[in-house]
Amino acid sequence: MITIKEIARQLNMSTTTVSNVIHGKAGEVSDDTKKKVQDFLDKVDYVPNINARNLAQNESKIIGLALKARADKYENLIMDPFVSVLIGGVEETIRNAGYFMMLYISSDTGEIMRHVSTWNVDGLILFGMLNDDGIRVSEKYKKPIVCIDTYSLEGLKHFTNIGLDDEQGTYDMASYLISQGHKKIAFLSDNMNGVDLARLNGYKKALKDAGIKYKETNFLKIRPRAEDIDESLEEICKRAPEFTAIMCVSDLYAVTLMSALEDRGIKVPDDISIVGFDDNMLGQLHRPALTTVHQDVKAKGVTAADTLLKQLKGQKTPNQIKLPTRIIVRDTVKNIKTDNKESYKDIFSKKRNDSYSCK
Amino acid sequence: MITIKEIARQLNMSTTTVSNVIHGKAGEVSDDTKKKVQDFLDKVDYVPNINARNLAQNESKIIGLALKARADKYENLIMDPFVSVLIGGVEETIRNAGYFMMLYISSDTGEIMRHVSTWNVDGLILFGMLNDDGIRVSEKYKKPIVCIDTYSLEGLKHFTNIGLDDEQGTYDMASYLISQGHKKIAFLSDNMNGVDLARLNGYKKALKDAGIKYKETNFLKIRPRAEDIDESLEEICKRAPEFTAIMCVSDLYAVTLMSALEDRGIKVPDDISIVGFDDNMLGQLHRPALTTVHQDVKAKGVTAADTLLKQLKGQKTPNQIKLPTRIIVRDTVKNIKTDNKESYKDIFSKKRNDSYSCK
DNA sequence: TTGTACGCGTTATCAA
DNA sequence: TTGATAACGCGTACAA
Repeated sequence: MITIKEIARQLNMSTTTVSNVIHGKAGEVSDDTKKKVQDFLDKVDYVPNINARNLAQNESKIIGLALKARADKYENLIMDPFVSVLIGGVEETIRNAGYFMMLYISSDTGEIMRHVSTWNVDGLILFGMLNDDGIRVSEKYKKPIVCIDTYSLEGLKHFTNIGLDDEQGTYDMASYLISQGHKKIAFLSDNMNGVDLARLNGYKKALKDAGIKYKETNFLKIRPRAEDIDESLEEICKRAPEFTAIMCVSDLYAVTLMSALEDRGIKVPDDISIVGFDDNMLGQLHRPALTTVHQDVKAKGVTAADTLLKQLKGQKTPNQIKLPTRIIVRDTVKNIKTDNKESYKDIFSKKRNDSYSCK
Repeated sequence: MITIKEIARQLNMSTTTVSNVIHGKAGEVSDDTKKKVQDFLDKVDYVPNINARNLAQNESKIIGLALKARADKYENLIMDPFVSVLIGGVEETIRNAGYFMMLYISSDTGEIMRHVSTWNVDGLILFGMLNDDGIRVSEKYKKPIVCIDTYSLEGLKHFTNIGLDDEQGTYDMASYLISQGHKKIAFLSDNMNGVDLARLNGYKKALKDAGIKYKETNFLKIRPRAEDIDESLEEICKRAPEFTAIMCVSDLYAVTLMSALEDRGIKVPDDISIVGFDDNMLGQLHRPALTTVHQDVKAKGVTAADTLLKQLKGQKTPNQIKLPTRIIVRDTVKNIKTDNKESYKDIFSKKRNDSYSCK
């Protein structure tokens, strides 16, 4: 690792001159010396020591992506396609902007904070924060923060949120199910907070608007941890006959459930209709292909990173960005209306089989 | 961000003393001052500036995870479950050891090198390197390197490789197919290098040992990029009737193919048998559940990180670690032997339906 | 146009 | 047991 000082020594000039050339402050340097330095730099393959640079400038060029893992969920957060696609979008955007991404996964907010402080990261993207988690972080950490999928009105005073019109998504989907003749519709999730709550509310609202009463028993709770999942699926499958359709809070759960149902000889969509939320590869690759609520997860990651980068440049950004959803009708919902006229399906889906394509 | 200097000023003592307390060099400090400093530290919530520390010690506590993306593969490398689970394993291990992970994705080896140099990362984990890529990196970068899934005998002189018994895996699987009466077996992959070549070789060897001739036309090439995938699948599906079984180089491809086949009315396993490689959630969630070669991807990531950490501590490690594979028999292979006696399946699979469990 | 000198926060050496 | 001071590599204000 060659240093500026060493280069200056070998070239018989000052470190300032070398530094100026490196930073293209050409006005300050004669063409002659400029060329001499440039050639030398190329030859020795100089790379600046970023620790020294950061120390001198009090910045880090690092953007932290902190994922808060929920203890009651899977052991390996990143296995969820949603999470990995999100990371991909963030990483790409950060890299293209000349920043670096430091990934940190933890279930402990304090640990995340310490990590962020030591590295003096220039900006922070948070995912998985519940309620006032984000606020607590923002009180300690005085640089730009962008949250993803956090539901906290209070929080919006402290940070930007990149979210989704979750409620509209499930509202549309529930309405679609109702239009297909479904009345006994369950909602499957692992919790009733944040995003999941919003999705639950959209579903409830659609029921209400259609004059269908929501009952507590419509909520099916799944326990996704490895040691619980089999028992959990068994319970859910036992209760499946109570409903004609189950709305799942994610594609991952929808596909997991469909596998379990099929293992028990319950046919989708003939015996029961299943829908998801996310529109990721799991549902696209499944057969029958999953009818689901689409969201552009990569765009979510990209938007989060972009917004943060704008804030770092001092630009103003809205404190809340909501990405749209849309319904993707595939093959897991059965029309059970007695009068089988024109199918709602044709209205909703413009293009069929926009299936998985390694994108 | 309070500094040691500031703490020393407020406490009317020297930075050395404060530093000594922080680092538990208790022998050098009186109990009295020690307590005084400790209390103050807790109160002000001191976090060290890692740039300054790194500059002073010439280390970084960073382990770089560089993923080389192949230009002809998917746009978003991380969407492959294999990659995301790998990252998860590495991140967890690094974090638990008190190190930090910097993720860098690029298709340009030079770019990766520059990144690694500026950050002065203490160690490097490489994935996706072909042939002598790894060697070129190791010539520039003089600190410990661990590669994942790199096939390069020459490279083993320069770095440790964490690999898999790929050849044995496909050998076993092809043998299994043959035992089920299959003779016309295709092999599907997107390239013939590194890991894919090893897997191809295992398959060829099994054919040979069974007295079946391998023909060039047995190799089905898939083009996974979004703009090619549909056409590619169409071609492959058209050729499917030439074979009774197709071995895919990954679960991702196996499941992708099965969806395409089913869309065309070709039934798995009745019309054709399909097997994969990896044993990830895609195949586990699919119905019929995918018969595949199991590998423990998370263990691969963990082993890579562990090995690197050992090297950082100066411990010796083997320069090649090969993790085992095993065959998981599920439901995508049909026994087409004319004499239908005892099924080979019973011999291979001890436990049925070790299906997806959010693990 | 070029050079000198200092500060960034930490650790380490050596003297008090 | 404690403190003064140099060093790490870089950027920059200011002097020449």
